[in-house]
Amino acid sequence: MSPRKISQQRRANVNIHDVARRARVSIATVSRVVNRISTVDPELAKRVWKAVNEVGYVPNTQARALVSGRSHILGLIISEITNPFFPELVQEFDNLAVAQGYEVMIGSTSYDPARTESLIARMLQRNVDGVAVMTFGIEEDLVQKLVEHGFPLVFVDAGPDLPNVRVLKVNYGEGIRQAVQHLAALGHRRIAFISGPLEMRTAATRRDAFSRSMAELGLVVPAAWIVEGRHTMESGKAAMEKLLAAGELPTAVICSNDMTAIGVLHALDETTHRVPKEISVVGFDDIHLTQFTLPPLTTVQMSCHDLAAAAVEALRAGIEPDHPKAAQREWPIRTHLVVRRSTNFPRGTLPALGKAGVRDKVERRRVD
Amino acid sequence: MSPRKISQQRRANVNIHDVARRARVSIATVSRVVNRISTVDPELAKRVWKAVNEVGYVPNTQARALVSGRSHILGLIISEITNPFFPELVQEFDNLAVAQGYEVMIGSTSYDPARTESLIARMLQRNVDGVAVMTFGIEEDLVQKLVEHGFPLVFVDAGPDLPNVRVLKVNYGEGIRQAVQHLAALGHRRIAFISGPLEMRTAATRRDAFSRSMAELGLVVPAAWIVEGRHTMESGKAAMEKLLAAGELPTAVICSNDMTAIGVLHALDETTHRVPKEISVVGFDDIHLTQFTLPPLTTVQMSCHDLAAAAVEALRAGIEPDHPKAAQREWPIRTHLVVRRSTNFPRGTLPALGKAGVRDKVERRRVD
DNA sequence: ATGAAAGCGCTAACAC
DNA sequence: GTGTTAGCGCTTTCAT
Repeated sequence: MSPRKISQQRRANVNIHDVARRARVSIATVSRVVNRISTVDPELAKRVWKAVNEVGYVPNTQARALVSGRSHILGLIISEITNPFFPELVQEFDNLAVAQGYEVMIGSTSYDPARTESLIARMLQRNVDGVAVMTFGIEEDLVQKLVEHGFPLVFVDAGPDLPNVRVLKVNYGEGIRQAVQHLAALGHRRIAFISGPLEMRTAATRRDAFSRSMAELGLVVPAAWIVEGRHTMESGKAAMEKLLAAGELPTAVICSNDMTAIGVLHALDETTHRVPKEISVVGFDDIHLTQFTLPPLTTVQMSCHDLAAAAVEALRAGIEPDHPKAAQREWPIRTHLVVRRSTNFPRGTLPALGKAGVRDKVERRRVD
Repeated sequence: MSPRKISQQRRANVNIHDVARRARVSIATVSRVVNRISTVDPELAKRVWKAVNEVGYVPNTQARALVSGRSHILGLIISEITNPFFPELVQEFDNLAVAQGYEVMIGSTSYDPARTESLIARMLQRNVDGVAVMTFGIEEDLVQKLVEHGFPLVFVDAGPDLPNVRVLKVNYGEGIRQAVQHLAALGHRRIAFISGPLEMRTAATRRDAFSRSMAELGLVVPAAWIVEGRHTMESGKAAMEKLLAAGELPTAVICSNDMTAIGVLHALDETTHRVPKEISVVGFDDIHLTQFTLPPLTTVQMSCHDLAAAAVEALRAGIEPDHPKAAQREWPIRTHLVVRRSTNFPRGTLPALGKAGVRDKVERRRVD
């Protein structure tokens, strides 16, 4: 059995000619009807649709792409799908893209330049209409490669200042300010911060937002209370251990992302300090997982839905010649606090509650 | 600016003719060289490769697919990427597929028939070469739809007995037996089981494997200790609460999946029963998340790598005319226990350990 | 071993 | 408004 044979047997699918024959019109008319070009006689159109349904016609995307030069595929580059931040983003992005008539081609850099390069080559080969780069640590040469090929691009936080590059500007400050104010409102004054790797732009921005928010309230943060992590659980654990060893303990810790906060929870679980009774913990990102931790984590939400929606829209703005927002280059994304159970009054300010082991029932609140 | 204009401007990419001209050969020869067809004169081939590199030629996938009838795209249908079971599977599948020259088109059913139908239509439209259905609860009409279209198919656990359908047979019993024996070895005799929704085939199979393994050891399980959950955290929590209310408490609980086990952890966290000191908990699946729970979960691993590798290979066996395993219809998948920290000796059999709050240091062991 | 030429299924220019 | 026709970029006969 030759490959040829197989493909023929499978390709057997009905095509535009079959429909045309059945509806007794030309293939051009079928094409017009299927593409909803309005200059077709309604009578004919009806006949065509009827034929389409009768023979079960499905337009061949490859042929379409070949001739029109547009694949209707959106590239989405992330770090790794197993990084808990991404699944939700991917899901939203996919939903939105599909709803708007695009397919999405997902690719992971896995933090590996070689992989990334081949990924871009593959996207090029499949002729994607545009690509959204949602990895937060953006590698320079990745950007370079992409820009060279000239397709519409979307980046997060920062990107080259080029006509077909759009960037999603996340307002980290907003959510972090809410976190600081939430803690301050509960009575906290001694708040530490565990940052991400500072060479990562977004990590530096988040840390700065923390410092600024604290300063606004006239609260001082000792240098030892701002410790650098790596946005991983292990690094969060290590950072908390450092804090634990540093002498005076803060009453609250804000983390640059949720995985870090989970690490903090683990570090504290190995001590006698209970969360949130004796120490409050706040995360950042609001990944799915935060609902499953013990206790569920208070965190700053960066809405995946907003991020995805902006990415898809910005991409379309770059792809479609007369998109209403074709000229918009910066797309703002908001953040806000979601209060769960890992924050409470500072230790010592809470009336004793009897039975240890029964978690203090702090009301679930939501700040919008 | 017309759409036409845009596409032309982008399509500008070099094509096979450019290479042919440059290498002073026909396009047929270029095609042969690029496709590594061995009947080409080595000299010519060298010239062609040189030209390819010089002009930066990348074959156009759409054209290739159009003429050859094979898209080199593998469809992968999952339930939802936000279900923690799937990201790893997707990643492995993608890695393997790409390494073998395929692209993958991922789609989620989201447990929604309408969505699923449109998903299949999209896969059809994109002309995937085959599809792997990795959702565990398989809906009858999904199967039907897929089978109708005649492309090679892969299912998990069960599928119709058709020539181009292959099924991945997961050996649940193996891992569950290991879990039961692990607990028995620690001294447990009173073990409960929280199942998944029993209309889901895989859930029933897992529960049966539990009953059988217990029977093998001569252990009896009161009816009240086999409770039905829904494979969600909430249902796990509810099931554990039922167990808690049922009078005599088991010393260990095995769950049909990890999310259920996490729910159990949450339920127990609201009581005075500590894990694993007073009650042991075992999950199933070994999702990523189990490393992040408190305590890290002992669980039965269903290797995503094995699952993905088998899926890709089985798909290729169905797609490629003379694949060595073209005839193999059933593909076995093994499972095995991964011991972490949520299991320990039954309560009362452990020497008192002083300081509460400091977790008992059970050695990490791994059973293979 | 190589080239010429016939399509794959479709869109879009052009003619009527 | 509708049909005819020329490709899109490639693979694969078929002839040489």
